[in-house]
Amino acid sequence: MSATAPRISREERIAEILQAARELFSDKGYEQSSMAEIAARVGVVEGTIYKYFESKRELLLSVLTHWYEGMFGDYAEDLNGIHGARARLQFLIWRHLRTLRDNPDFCRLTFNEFRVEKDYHGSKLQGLNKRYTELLVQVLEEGMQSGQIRNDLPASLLRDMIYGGIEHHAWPYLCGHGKLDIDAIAEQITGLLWQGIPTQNLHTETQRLTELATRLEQKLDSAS
Amino acid sequence: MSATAPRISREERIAEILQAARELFSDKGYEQSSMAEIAARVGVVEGTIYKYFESKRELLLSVLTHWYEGMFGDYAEDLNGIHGARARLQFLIWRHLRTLRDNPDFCRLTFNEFRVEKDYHGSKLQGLNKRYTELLVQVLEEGMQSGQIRNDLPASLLRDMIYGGIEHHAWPYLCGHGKLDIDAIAEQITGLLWQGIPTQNLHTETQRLTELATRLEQKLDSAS
DNA sequence: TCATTTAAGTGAGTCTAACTCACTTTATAC
DNA sequence: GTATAAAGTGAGTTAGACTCACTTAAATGA
Repeated sequence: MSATAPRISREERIAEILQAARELFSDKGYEQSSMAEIAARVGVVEGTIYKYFESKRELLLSVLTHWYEGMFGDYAEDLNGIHGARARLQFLIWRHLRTLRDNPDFCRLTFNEFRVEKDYHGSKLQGLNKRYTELLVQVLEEGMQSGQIRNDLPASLLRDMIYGGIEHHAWPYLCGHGKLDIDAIAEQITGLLWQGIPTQNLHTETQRLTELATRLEQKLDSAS
Repeated sequence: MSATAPRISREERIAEILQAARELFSDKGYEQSSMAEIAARVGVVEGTIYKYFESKRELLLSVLTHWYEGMFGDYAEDLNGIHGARARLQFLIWRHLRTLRDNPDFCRLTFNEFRVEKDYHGSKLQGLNKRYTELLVQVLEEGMQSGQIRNDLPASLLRDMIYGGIEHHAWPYLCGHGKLDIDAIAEQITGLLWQGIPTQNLHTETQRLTELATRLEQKLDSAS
C-alpha cells in the first residue's frame, strides 16, 4: 500500500523540503508546524528529512537563510542610481517596507524566530542580517562624511531606530491587522529623521542669520 | 517516601508558582523550561500546577502580566514633576531604558514571547502594554497641542520609532553582550528626535531669514 | 547484462514534556 | 466527630521531535 517516494537527487529533494517547510512555517508558524506534516507535503516520510537536516531548528534556519540570500538581489545596484543622502536613505526605508508588505507571513516568521538567542548569535543568518543592515550604515556614514548628516550620533543607533521602528510599526500589518501604506510611511520616517540628521543646526543657523541681519541693519542706520 | 507538600492557601500557592516560573523562564527561556522543573522548585507535583493554570502558556502570560502590573508603579506620578515636552520625552525614554537595564533577562523573555500573535492580540497583556505606551503618546500629543512638537506626523509612528528603536538597540545587551549606557542613549535618542520634532522647520526658517537679510542688503546698497 | 556499490527512502520505535483524571488526604464547618 | 470542600498526587495519555537498522532503486563497472 505505502507507495515509496520517487528517488530524486539530493539537491532536488532539499529544495522540495525547503519549499514545503517555508510554506508551512509561514502559514502556521514554527511551533505549530510539525515535521510530519512537512514530510507529508513533500511526499516522503519523516526520517527522510533528517537525512538532510539535523533538526527542525536547522531546517528553519536554512529556510530563513535561503530566503535572505535571494532577497538581497539588486539592493546595492538600485542604490547606485540614487544620489544624495536623503534620497538614498528614503529608498532603503521604502525598500525595506516593500519587502515587509510583500511577504508579511514570511517576515513575521523571521522576526519571531530571529532573535532566539541560542542559535542566532554567530550564525550564518546573523551574518546575512548584518550585511543587509550594513548597507544603511554605509549610506549614513557617507552622508556624515559628505557633511549632509550630523556626525555626533553613532550610525548604529540610527540604524537601530530605523529598523526597530519600522519593525514595530509594521507588526500589526504582519499579523493581518490593517494596511501598510509604504510610500506614506517611508516619507514620514525620512521626514522625521531628516530634520534630526542634518549637520546644520537650527539654533546656529538662526543665530548666523540673525547676526547677519543685525549687521546689515546697523550699516543701514549709519548710512542714513 | 514521597513527602506530600504542605497545604497552603490557593493565593499563596499561586504566588509561589508564579515566582518559580518567573525565575526559570527568565533564566532559561520559555521553551527550555519545563513544567516538571517549575513544580519541583515549588515542591509540588506537575498536576498541582494545572490546578491553578490551564497551560504552560497561560502561566507565562500570568507571569508577564503580574510583572507588568508591578512595573507601572509611579511612572505617571514621576512624570507630573517634569515640565516641557523635551524633558518629559527624555524621561520616558530614560525610564524605559532603565527598566531594560535592570531586568535584562525578564525583558528578553517579554520581547521574545510578547508578539506570538495567537494569544497576544486582545489579551490582558496587550491591554497593559497599550496602557504603558499610551503614556508616551500622551506626552507627544500634549507637546503637539502646546506647539512644542510638530503635528504633521502621527504620534503612533513616533511611539513605534522610539520603542522599536530602543528594543533593537538594547537587544545585544539583553542577550548578555555589551553594556547599556542609559544616560548617553536617552540623550542621543532625544537629541535625534528633538531636531525632528519641533514645530519650527529649519529650512523655512533659514529661508525666511535669508530673504530678510537680502532685502536689507538691497536697501543698504541703494541708499549708499 | 549482471553483480556490486552507493545513497535515497522507510517505518517502527524511543524519548521527552505537556497535559489529564480518578483518586487520596488534609483542613475546616457544623 | 462526621461531612464536605479543596489541595495535592502520580500514573497515565498523547503529540511530536528525533534515531536507526533496514530496504530498495539507481548508478557503476566488468
